[in-house]
Parts: sequence; C-alpha cells; structure tokens
Amino acid sequence: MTEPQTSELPTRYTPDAIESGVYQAWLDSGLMSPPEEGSNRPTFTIMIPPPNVTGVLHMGHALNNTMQDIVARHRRMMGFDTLWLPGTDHAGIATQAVVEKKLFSEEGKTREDLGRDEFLKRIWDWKEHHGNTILSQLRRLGASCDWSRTKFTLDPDMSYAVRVSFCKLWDKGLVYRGARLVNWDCKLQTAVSDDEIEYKQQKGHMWYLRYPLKDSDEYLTVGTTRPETMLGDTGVAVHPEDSRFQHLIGKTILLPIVDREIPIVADETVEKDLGTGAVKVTPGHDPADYERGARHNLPILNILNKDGTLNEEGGPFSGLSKEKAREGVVAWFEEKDLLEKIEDIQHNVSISDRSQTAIEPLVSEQWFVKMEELAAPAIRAVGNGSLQFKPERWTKVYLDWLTNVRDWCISRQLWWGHRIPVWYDEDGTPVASVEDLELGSPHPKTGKPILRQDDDVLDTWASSWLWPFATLSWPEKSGDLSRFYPTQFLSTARDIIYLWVARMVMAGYEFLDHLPEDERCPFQTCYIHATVLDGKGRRMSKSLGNGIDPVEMIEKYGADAVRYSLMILTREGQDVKLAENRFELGQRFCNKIWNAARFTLGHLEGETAEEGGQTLEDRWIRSRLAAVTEEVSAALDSYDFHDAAQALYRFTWDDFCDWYVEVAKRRLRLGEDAGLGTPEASEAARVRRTLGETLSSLLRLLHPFTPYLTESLWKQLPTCFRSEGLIMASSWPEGGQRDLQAEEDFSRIQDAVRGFRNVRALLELSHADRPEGLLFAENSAVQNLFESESAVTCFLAGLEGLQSQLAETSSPPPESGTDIFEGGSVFLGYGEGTDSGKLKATLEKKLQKVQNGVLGIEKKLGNERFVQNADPEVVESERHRLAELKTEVSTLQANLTVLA
RNA sequence: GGGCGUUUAGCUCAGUUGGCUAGAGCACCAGCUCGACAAGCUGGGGGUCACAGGUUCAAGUCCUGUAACGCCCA
Repeated sequence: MTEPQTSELPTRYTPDAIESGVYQAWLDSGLMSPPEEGSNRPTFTIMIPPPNVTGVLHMGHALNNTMQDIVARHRRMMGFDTLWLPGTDHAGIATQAVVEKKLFSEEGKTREDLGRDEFLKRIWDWKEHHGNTILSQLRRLGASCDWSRTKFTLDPDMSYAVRVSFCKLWDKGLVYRGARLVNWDCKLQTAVSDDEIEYKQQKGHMWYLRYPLKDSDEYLTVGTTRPETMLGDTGVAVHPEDSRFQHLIGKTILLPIVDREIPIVADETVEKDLGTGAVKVTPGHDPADYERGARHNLPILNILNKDGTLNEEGGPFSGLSKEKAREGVVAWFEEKDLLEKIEDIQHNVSISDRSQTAIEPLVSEQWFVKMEELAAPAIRAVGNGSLQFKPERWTKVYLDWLTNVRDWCISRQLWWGHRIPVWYDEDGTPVASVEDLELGSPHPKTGKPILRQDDDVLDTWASSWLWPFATLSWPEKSGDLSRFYPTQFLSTARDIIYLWVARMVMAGYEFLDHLPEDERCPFQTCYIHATVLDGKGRRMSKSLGNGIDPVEMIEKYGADAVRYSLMILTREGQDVKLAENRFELGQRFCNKIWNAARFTLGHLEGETAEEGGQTLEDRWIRSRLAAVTEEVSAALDSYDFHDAAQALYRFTWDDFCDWYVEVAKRRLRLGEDAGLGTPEASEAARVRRTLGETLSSLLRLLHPFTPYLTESLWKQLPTCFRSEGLIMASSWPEGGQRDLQAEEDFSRIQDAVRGFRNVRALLELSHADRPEGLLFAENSAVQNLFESESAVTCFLAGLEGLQSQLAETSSPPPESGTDIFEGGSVFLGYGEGTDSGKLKATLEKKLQKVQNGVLGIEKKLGNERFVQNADPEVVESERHRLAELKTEVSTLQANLTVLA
C-alpha cells in the first residue's frame, strides 16, 4: 500500500506561501487588460470608486473591492472581456491639507510662502511618492484591475475632459457666479458643498438677548445660539399673526453695541411657540435668515474674515476670533443688563467633513451649476429601468435628493485641483475656454485684453462625476469608450449616493449626447454595500481608533480568508459588525479547502479512469455539484455575494468533505489493497476521476472568492482535470444534470448512518469498535437500497456488517441500542454492563416529541376549515407527514419493548 | 419634524411567494492522535422569533400600533 504523496504540501493553509508569486502571474498573463479592439467577445465593465489619493485601505474598501473583484473574476471566467478600471481621485481639500501640514511641520512654511507654482510642485512630488499606497494595497487584496488603464483625476486627459465638460455647461448657460451664502470652513478657508457637512448633536446654550426699541423703554427679547452673530443682524422677525407683537411690526430696534437701526418685520416662517417668538435676522450668516432677509429687502452684512475672525463690522470685537467675540458680546449684554437668561440646550451643529471644525455660513462669490435640468434624465433613469439600485430601497434616497436638488457650488478656494477655466478681461467680464487663454490676448466677446484667470479650483466631484467615461478617453468617442461604455456594475458606499452616484448619472446623460438616451446611463446596477462597523456596532473611525486594518488582517489570516470572511459575514444591504477574530471563519474555511485539495491531489497521482464512477455516491456528488453550480451562478448573476459564499461553504464542507471524501476512501483503500489490474483498482481509478473532476469544478467556483488559494491549487491539478494556464483564465463550470433519485437515496443512507452514529454514541463505542448492524426497513425499496449499499453504509457507520430486514416481518432484537431514521430503524447490540435505562430515556424523549408532532397534525387535519381552505398540496403533505410520524411512533414503541 | 433600517440560541447572523419538529458559525458540554484537516472528527444541550393587537384554516414571515437601538434628510 503506497502512502499518498501529500508530504510536499503543508498540512495547514499557509497564506504567505500560497500567495507569493501569484499576483505576478496574473499580471504577466495580461488577462486583466482586455483589448481596446479586435475582440468580438462581449464586454463587462466596472469602474472602481476612485479612492482618495491620500487614502490607505480600510475595511470598507476591502469589502467593496472584494465584491467588485468577485464580479470581475466571475464575468471574466464567463467569457466576457472584463475591464475593471482602477484609479484615484486628487481629493482637493484632503491632499492639499496633508501637504500643507507637512510643509509647516518640516519647514515652518505656509503655501503662501512658496507661491502657487512651487506649492503645486510639492504636492505632485508628494503624490509621486505616496499616491500609490492604496492601489498597491488593492493588489495585496487580489484585486484584478487593469493597471495599464489606471487613471488619476488630474491626469492631462482627465483634466481635458473636465474643461470640456465645464465649457459645455457654460455654453448652455448652466454655470453662473453669484454671491451666495456658502458653507465656509474657517480652518481650510474654502467653501464646501452642502453634502460635505455632517450634523452633530451637541450641548450648547440658548442666550436670550434684549434688543431695545428705538425711542422707547420697551425691548424685544430674541433667542440665539450664536450671540456673536448679532453684530451682523439687519432685522428682527416675528410671526404676522402673533398678537404679542402686533404693535411692534414696522417699528425700529436700536441694535446694541453697534447702534444700528434695524426694522422689525413680519415673516410667516417664524415659529410662534419657539423661543420668545421673535428671531434676530442675520442674512449674512444663517441660511434661513438669508431667505428671510431677501423677502424683506434686508441688507446682508458679513462680519467674518475668511479665517473666522471678526472683520471691521465687528465693532469693538473686530480682529477677535468668533469664540472670543462670543464671550465679549455676552459679557457686554450681561453688563448692560440686557441678557435675560441662558438655557442649556441640545442642538445640531454643522461640522465640516474635512476639517471637523464648525461650519460658518458666509456670503461670498462662488461658481454654481444649475442642477434642475441635469437632474431630470437622472430621475427618469430609474423609472425606465436603465438604472437599478441594489438593495432597491436606495432608489428612494437617490430620487429624494434629485427631486429636491439644489444648485451645486463648484468653486473651491484651493490650489490643488482643476483651476477653473475662466478668464477675465479688465472689466471683469468672464469667459470660459477649453484651451488656456494667453494673458493680454483679446477676450473672445469684448475684445479687451485678458487680464487674469480665475484663482479658484473646481470641486473634486466636478472631475469624479466624469469618471465612468473620462477614464475611457471621452471626449474621444472611439476606442475604449465605444467598447466599454456604458458599464454594468458600480459598487459604492451609501454616503456618496448624492455626492457621486447621482452626479455621475447626470453627467452620463448630459455629456454622452452622441449616444441614444437609453445608452447614456453610466452603469446598469448600482450596488450599495454594507457599512463596516466595529464589534460594538459603531462606525470605524480614525478618531475612535476602532478601525481594523485590512492589510494587517491579510498578513495575519491571508487575503483569501479576509475576502471570504467579509463575504459570508455580510448579508445584502445590512451593516456588518466586525471583530478581529471573525476572520477565523474564513481562515478555517480556507484550511478546509486546502486540506480537501491536499487529500484529493495526493490520490490523483495514480492512474485515473476515463470516466467518473457510477456508484450511488458518485452520482450523488455530481448532482450536488450541479446544484451548487447553479446556485452560485445565479447568486453571482444577481450580485448576492453572501448567498454564493454560503452555498459554497455548505457544499465544500458538508457534501464534499464530510461525505464524499469520506466515502471515497473506501474504494481507494480497496483498490490499493487489491493491486494493479484488479476490478477494485479500476473502481478506485473511477473514484479518483470523480474526485478530480469535482475538485476542478469546486476550485473554479471558489476562485472569485479565494483567488490566491485556488490559483495555487489549480496548478497542482493534473492537466487532465483542467485547462492549461491559470485558473483565472479557465472557464466557469457548467451546471450539469441533477440526479434526484441519487440525492434521495443517498440522503437516506446519510440518515441511517447518522442513526447508527447516534446509537454508537449512546453505547459509548469507540472508533475501533466495529459492531454488526441491523436495519429494519419500512418497505422493500428501502430494504433493497440498503442491501445494495451495505458496504457504503458499513464504512460510514463503522460497522462490521449490516443486515437489512423488512420491519413488518421482524421483531426488534433484545439488548440493542436503537434509533429511527427516515425509512426505518437501526439497531446495535450491546453487551453486559450497558445502562439500558439511559437508552430507554433517550428513546422515550424522542417518542414524546414525535407524539407531540402527531397530535399537532391530527388537530390540524381535524379542522375542517384547514382541509377546505388550505392548498390541496399542503393538506396532502400533512396527511403524508402524519402517516410517517405514526409509523415512527409505532416503530419507537416496538423498539422500546426490547429495552424493558 | 420626515424617511429608512434593525430587534430570531450566550455572541454574530440565515430564514424566498405565509405551510414539515425555526437553521448555521462561534462559544458551551461529552467523546475521539480514525493515514486531508485538532484551524479537525462524532455526538449533545441551548430559542415565549422585542412587545401588544389584528388578518388567516395557518404568522418568525402579512397589517396596525408601541418600545429600544442605528443611519439619512430637514
């Protein structure tokens, strides 16, 4: 008997050894780079959500990119020319902030010290050195992106696309400049869009300030959470129907500190029951007040400098920070006995996403894009089925935002980004241009010399909204664009449905006007992935320090284990709670695959037959494989990653390892013992064939989930079981026919084996004990089955021999442990010293359970309304079930008598 | 204030269109160095499906309401 030659393979899954060299082989294969032309194969395209160039891989990335990679690998194996295009975005604010910070800490300089050109050079340097971190981390995860097409949003071609898109909007009159209240980040000193703000519940105060009326002793009390803004008040508003204030409407207030005369106006948006019913109006520093001010022609006063200090409008407090000014104002009111009271309150504070500092609404000149017209086709896209969200409920979120869309502030007071392609002449008349305009050259409209370019840059999203087609060389219409657009699958996080997803859809419809409308939507399916939470259900964040580093996890557990764990733990659309040890799940599974392969490969070195075996277990495993193939294919087609992972787990562990591999050992050993040329040897060869074929398909089904592991096992598979080359290049398994008879018969065998094992455990038999088994079959079909499968049953149940009899012609043997199974009962004899009381108790407990079942069904069937109303099939199956249970009852009762 | 989600075993979660005795992994208990795997194998214990009503022959599943937790929008 030859020892299977598995000694070269370690007994455990060792990710380091498995993963090394594999990625390079994928790169060398060129499979990740589909050709631009010259192929008739259908295409499948995924655009990566470009991570921030300053970013490092976090769990959300790992989850999202694993899903994309699974789709890419699956579709590639299905025969699609699959393009998964990677890249990064320039992340204006974040990147500039990183480099400014570095500059200051290392050289003590600010960007102004360097000047615009030199500073930008520093950022590019930084980008060259650090900008690829996250992309290389994606490779570690196994992401099969087409690196030859890697894009960066500031690449020359991408920048060109941004200019073209800007000028198209400009020409249509959708870009305008206006003084508007914007969200000002005082730390970063730039405007940020509404969508880059978080609202946080914070403890704060409501200060009640008394505003004296002009030429009167009366005063009006207003409540405010930001007392310093009173310096910019240009009115006070009350509700027009509020009887308390009727006599004051139209009167004038003498604003304390700055002694400004401001009117009392009536405005319906004032809530009578909130606070004092009178509100101060600060159009320059509050969005609601801005609207109110506009309705009543109140002047707009700006009291803040760009850095958050008070300007000359701040009176005695000018030059102070807004915090100091607040203290000063409050003290002033207190001193003059104009501070009525202070209340502690909870209120929402606007915080900038980027700097985590409080946002100040501030009036300034900015560029905006009109959105209403752009939104219309994006709204239609979900209605006509061009765009589908998964899970579907996100459609509503998307639509809500689009139907209430507000104009988009696209200018940012930064240097890092696409400089706004607008030039001004000496009168300040703007003009947009795709090509740079020379200073001094004539303005295309006015003919006067061009004086300067706009200093601001565009919001980063104004480039990433072009991502799905600018990456394919738009505005060029040939080549990649015609082949790979529109894309099929986009997977992203829910928090950028507005910022990114909706805008990409708008951009697709707006800019790809050379395509018919139904081919413009940039992706068919928008998959909104789970949010990764820590073990306690909190979001992972830098500030909490509760993040789990995916790269660390990959090093500890292996990339495949991390990928698989994420997929099985994440059910569709639900957040996933992650603790470090949860990756053990994937690690165990990988180890199981590894060892199943190790066993199988060890036996494939002998000769194999032309065809697989035809025994019951062979037919069964082929049928189960067909079932799981169908299941996994369907799940992946509909992006149900969890379901696919689960189906693979069941098949691999339960069907293949626990049953097929175990039962295969019987014939393998017989073959080894009998020697060459014997019938046993040729039967063993057929088992090897079946093992090899099953492993081959299984590895391919697993490959999208655990690419490294399956790739390294694939090359050890003899070539008669696989295609040449990489598993990545192999074809996706086809289903095959189910064999329901084999499934039913084998499941009966399994059930009887479990019955014998139960009895073995009750009798406390050791593995070495090989008793004679006795089986009572409830009919001759069952009896025949066990007669023909007796060898298999004995092998799996650890029996020396098995006798099958018809239950009706037999009486239970004395001194036997017994259990029932679907189709009869099983018996194992016991010797002296066995505690029959325990056996009896177990059996009685089971009897009680079955009897309860009988009572339940009898009650149901005794209910006329059930018999009349329920589906006839259901009634029939209940009757069938009742008969089965009754058989079980009498079997159990009969068997109990021998234990008396 | 509006919307969405969640609540099933000690923990993390499955549970199609209502229809067998509600499942899995981990943890727990008992036993196993059986020639792939102790990251394993065999057997076992453990659930008032958040709560209250309702619809139905039948509800974890559908409807209404309540509570708790989480997220988004204003």
